Amino acid sequence: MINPLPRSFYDRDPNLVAQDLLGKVLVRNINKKILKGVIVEVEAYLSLGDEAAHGFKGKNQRNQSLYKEAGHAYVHSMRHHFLLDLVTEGVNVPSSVLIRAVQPIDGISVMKKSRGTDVVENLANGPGKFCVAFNIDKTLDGIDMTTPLSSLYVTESENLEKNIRIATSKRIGISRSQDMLLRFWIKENPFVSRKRKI
DNA sequence: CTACCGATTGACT
DNA sequence: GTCAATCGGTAGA
Repeated sequence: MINPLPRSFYDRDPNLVAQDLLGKVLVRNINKKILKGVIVEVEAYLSLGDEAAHGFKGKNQRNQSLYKEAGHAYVHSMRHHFLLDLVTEGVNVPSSVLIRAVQPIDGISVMKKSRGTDVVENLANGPGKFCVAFNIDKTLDGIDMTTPLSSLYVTESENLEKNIRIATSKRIGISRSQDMLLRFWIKENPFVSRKRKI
């Protein structure tokens, strides 16, 4: 069944959306191939007081999607990689949740081919790697993730894993607003990205 | 036009 | 732990 999370799920504080996204299933529909992965690591970027957020300095050509209604995708490039954000909190509020890692559960052979590795733990254990594995690029920037026709959306997990434990830390790789504890991951999950500066 | 830099990754000491 | 690769957007001459 195709059942994307509704806009109301995303239309909340990114801090809450980020933690609620852990354990949910991200689905990518490419032609007739379906890729799925459990979201195991995310980071929240706030609309106020967060200098690391791309919307902190206001709207520009690159971050327009951040200002769309909650539930849209914001894809941007970092070096030669793409990163995927899910827009939160209503229209014209530039907050989002960055998908940092997923645990592959469907379409793994396709992901292995895209990533050039057979090690499942390394297919999507980082924001850039995840985008390569799931074939996410700039063409997905600004799409609505709440319609059944979307080629990218998040849905409830089929396995009711309600006992997941959430760990928190500072975000990775940023130079401003470093002290905010806005990185969340599923504790002891082997598919999260490697720890670096924390 | 050039200079600079970042929400990264992979290779290496 | 350190470091370079060499993308795309932005600022400034």
